[in-house]
Amino acid sequence: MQISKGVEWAAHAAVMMIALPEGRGLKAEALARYHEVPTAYMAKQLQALSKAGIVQSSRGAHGGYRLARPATDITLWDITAAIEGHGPVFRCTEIRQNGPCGLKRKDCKNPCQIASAFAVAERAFRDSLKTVTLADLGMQVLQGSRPGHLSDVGNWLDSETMPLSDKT
Amino acid sequence: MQISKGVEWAAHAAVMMIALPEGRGLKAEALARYHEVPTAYMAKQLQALSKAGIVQSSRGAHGGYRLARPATDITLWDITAAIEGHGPVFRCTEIRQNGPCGLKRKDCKNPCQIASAFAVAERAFRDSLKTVTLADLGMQVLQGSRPGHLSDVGNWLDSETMPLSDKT
DNA sequence: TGTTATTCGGACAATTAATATCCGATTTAA
DNA sequence: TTAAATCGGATATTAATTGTCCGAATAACA
Repeated sequence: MQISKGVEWAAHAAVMMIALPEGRGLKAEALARYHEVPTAYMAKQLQALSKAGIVQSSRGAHGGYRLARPATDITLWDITAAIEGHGPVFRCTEIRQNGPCGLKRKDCKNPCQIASAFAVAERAFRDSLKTVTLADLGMQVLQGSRPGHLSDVGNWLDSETMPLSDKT
Repeated sequence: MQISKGVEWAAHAAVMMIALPEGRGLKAEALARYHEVPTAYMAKQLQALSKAGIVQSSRGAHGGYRLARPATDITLWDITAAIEGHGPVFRCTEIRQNGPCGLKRKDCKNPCQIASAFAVAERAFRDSLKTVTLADLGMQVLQGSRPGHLSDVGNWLDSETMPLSDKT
């Protein structure tokens, strides 16, 4: 039971995109280079975010990604679900219906208590992630832990971003 | 991000062991047959439970497994941790230290906020599972959803169990 | 308006983890 | 003492994750 690295990368990339000025984007290659991760695989995560409506993409020259909605409206659960999927982590295979004392399907309308307990726990997990927005995470960049870090990030962004096309 | 089937099997097996009379055990093969799952793989899960101190094993003829402590003292988290491990689900690879604006290791004593947020969520998940004991799950067997189910289970147990050795 | 450079998007391998299996080590009953 | 029975760890097989590649689409530029 491990969460994909893609979630970590997507989260960091999304935090970076908070700081994008209006009308600018970051291409996948730049985001990958910034974090020193494989370009194509980072691109794959961004595609997932795009499908989920978290970021919007612009193709062609001077294209790139930017957040599709305000950072306060994007939670860590949104990003996790976009990469890992919305499905349950615990998969009940209904083995109570198997074997010599197996229950009939008709008697299994209610989920078994083991599955129910996991469902409750997963809900707690999701609800916790839903309380954390990208805006909250952005604080860690603003509270740069060393002097000059914030300006370094700003300079890097300026050097990597180009005005996007006017087309939405 | 999926929880291993082994957790489901181990949980069902543990619930079954609640009903074992004093001084009796169930062998791995019987537990596997009862749930119609591969014997050797079920055995593997039971070994993990044994290592974790949740069940105790008796080898040799008339051997088998039984719970190592009261059902009220075994939680669903204990079983999950025994199979899946205690480690965190979200693995922070510290990519904030990478790239052109990477932070120095010295400036990263505090965990990054993304990792912190997942740690909080995971704690909520674990705490939820910790509130569910085997005794709670045993209720689903007692409240058998069809008439005669409970006696069927009892008869099966009687037919499969033999007195264990006196040695602990 | 055509051409070209650039970027995203989905299809395709390689690697790692989960699943399933087998055989030896150990213990107990007879 | 013997032999049957059971657990325990080492060993294949399958699925999922991770990583890569090339075509489709778009916008800039001449």
